[in-house]
Amino acid sequence: MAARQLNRAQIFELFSRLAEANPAPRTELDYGNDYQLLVAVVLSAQATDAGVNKATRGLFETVKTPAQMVALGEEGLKRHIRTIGLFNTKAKNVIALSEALIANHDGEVPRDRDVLTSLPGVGRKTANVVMNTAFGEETFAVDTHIFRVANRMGLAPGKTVLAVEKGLEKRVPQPFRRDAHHWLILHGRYICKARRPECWRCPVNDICLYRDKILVDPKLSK
DNA sequence: CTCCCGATAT
DNA sequence: ATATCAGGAG
Repeated sequence: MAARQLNRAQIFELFSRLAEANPAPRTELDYGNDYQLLVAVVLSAQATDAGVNKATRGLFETVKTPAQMVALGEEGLKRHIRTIGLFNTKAKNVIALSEALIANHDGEVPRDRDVLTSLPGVGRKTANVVMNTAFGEETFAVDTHIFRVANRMGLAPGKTVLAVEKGLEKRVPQPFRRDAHHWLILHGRYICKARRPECWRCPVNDICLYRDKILVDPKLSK
């Protein structure tokens, strides 16, 4: 009873269309250097990119290095990120993470997924984002959107985020591997949404294996 | 598995 | 009112 899966030709066609619609996909988190990217991704857990950007706009004006973050302090940081969910643990983690970068990594963001994962508040998904976006590695950062989209489409079905990541690793072909996770997250955010997927305007709805497609805009029929 | 946790869309 | 948002740690 293996889950239904797309074949190689369908997967290639799927990414060809997503790539055509958005040739140069980019993260929607705002940042000015690798350290700020790392902080922004840690803050983005269970929060919207728009909400994180609103909080980091002021923060990143003065804080561009781990040392500046440590100088700001946990309470100072909280004043900037109070509007983001989970802000207490995030503030604690960002300070501890910044201290670890100074103590063990010369204040630089390490280009190593296992080392990144050892930092406070940095799990596999955050490490994969940094490896891909800061260093150009072909990693697949499986967040809530990609987990949902990969399962719905039959692109990389899996019961855990790690299983989906391994599936993508195995099945996504060149030349799409570098930007695949960006296309999938944007697709999940704006079209293949959790609550009301807008399948009627999805560019790959003829390939997708999702059983509950909504092929007509509900707003057009009332 | 539970907890963390405010803003936003529906 | 409730589900959801670029998850991670205990």
